[in-house]
Amino acid sequence: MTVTIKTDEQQRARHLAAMRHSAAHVLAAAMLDLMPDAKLAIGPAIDTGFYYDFDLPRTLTPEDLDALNRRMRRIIKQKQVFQHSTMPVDEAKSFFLERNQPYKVELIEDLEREASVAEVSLYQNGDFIDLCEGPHVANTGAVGAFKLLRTAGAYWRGDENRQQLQRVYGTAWETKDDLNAYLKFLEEAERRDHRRLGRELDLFSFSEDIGPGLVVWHAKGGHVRSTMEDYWRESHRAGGYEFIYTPHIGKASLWQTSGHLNWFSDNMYAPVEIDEQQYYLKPMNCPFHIQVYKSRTRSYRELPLRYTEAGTVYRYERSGVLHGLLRARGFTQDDAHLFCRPDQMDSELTRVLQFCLGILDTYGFKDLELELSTWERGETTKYAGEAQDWELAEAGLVKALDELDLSYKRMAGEAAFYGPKVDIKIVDVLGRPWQLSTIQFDFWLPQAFGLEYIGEDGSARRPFMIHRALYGSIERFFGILLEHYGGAFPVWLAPVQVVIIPIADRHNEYAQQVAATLSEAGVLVDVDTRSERMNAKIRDAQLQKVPYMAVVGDREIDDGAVNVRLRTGENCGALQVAEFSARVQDRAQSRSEAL
RNA sequence: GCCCAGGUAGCUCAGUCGGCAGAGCAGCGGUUUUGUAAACCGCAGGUUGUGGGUUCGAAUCCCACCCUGGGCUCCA
Repeated sequence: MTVTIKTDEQQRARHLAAMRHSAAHVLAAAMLDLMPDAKLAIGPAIDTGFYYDFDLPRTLTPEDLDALNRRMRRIIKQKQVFQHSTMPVDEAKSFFLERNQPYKVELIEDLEREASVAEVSLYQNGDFIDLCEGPHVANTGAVGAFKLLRTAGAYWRGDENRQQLQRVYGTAWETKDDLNAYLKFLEEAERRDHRRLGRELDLFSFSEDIGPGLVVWHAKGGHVRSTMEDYWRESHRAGGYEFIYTPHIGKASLWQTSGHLNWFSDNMYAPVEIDEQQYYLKPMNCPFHIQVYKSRTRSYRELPLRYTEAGTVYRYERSGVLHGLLRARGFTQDDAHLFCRPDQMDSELTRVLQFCLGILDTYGFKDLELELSTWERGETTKYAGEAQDWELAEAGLVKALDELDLSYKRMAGEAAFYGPKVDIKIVDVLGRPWQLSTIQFDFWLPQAFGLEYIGEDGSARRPFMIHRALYGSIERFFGILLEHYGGAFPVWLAPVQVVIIPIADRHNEYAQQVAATLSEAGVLVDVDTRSERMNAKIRDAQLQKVPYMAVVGDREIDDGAVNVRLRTGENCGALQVAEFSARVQDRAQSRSEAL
């Protein structure tokens, strides 16, 4: 799961970064050419190219991008040499001040203050001089293939209270072929966009009348979801979990105790008042699950307790961050809370981690990134719970990760104040990482709610509590899955598994008979009896990404067969109905990706 | 929330300078009865996101709001 980069690959990566960063300088030079009043902020290389942030006298238009593209090409043609030089800090400050570049002055002042540097590094190409650490390629001619993609808003230093700048994004590659391949990849990503597929495959939608960030599941999407939930239920039952159900709202005092009103209220919907009591829509399930635990005295004998619920939560998200199913305001967590004794912790962690990975594997997610977020030792005031608990929990997580031979990234200081955690992420087709599963210790809630169990010696003890979500959000998981498969769900998830395509009307009756047979066997089947040509029916089934198309005509009726075409385009020829039915059932039951 | 770009039929989009709101696909009706990715003909479909303003006249210009997209910030 970790990538070992060979030395020459590292060198190539460094060269690519230098090239992209050089492209950013060329962009800045072109911008000053176009708008001499432009104030420059920063222009780093990024994963697929580069950007540069500008403070400009007016808004950029698409035509400006074209003009910048042309000017950049001219600069590249001129093969201007990148010259490195240094300048004492004071001189550099007045240099950039004279040139009306306040952001550069601020950067120098920060360097002076934070790194106490005496002189700064500059790079010059043509007339353009920029504060820059480098490295760069030799001259602008070595910048390679690039394209400016879009403009966007960005804050100076990422701080929304500061000046908003205009960011120009570009992509840059060593060769024209690499560039074209990347542009093709972007097109493909657009085709696989879950929002687009959601509409085309009639899976879900959003309604202006309902509100932004609130998902409406259509029949087909609902079918996929319920299949996912069936699998969730089945696996959790086998995994020793117990199913609970809790309400959608709870009293203000509950959220006061849990601490959510203190540290999560920005993300909570405003309260509703009922009988002079304030109730909040739940942004998390934990306080409710805790109530189940607390409903009676617990004995050490009944631990571990594993409660799970597909609980729909609502969180206020700022309007600009909503993104289809991947970032919604209402979503369903497949939440579980594990309550265990200290001596059970290690085995519980290994068990829950293994459980998560097994299920993700079924969905075809093989490439995962694991992150272990830990506390900062000694900074005890920033964290709830006892130092020894933190150490124990971290050791338990490490042990579980090691036992399963998993590689992970250690994120020191990234833990929440209430406990360390392991997050499992996948990277989507656009290269964006999304968090799926999370396994989090919580030292705060058991303390806040005074959770206890009676130990062997009759004294009250505090249980460990672990939050665990596997899909994370069912909506998000579904969205990622949709993009992952490009809408072509494996048989077990497909909302329609088979479309029967009668060639002419006289074959409709036989088609219906076959459909009834398949349907009785539990296969999800449609018959396309429209008065269309077979080719049109195949095309439509193909576009709907139905796994199997079963063509029936005179020959098939004579043989009691169906002529099977897969959505891959492969033609399987005539199969006996029973044979075909068995094949579909086998693929569905094994949850295989094969057709 | 902020910056920018958008919102025209179910979908994708056109609509010039302010002068009768259009096309393709989907839908519906008919004709056709088809052998592995789009048959043909016809019909219907609109509060031009919503509300206000300017104007003889607004899809088009102005204002406010709603929603969507690209980012920033934040997160499952």
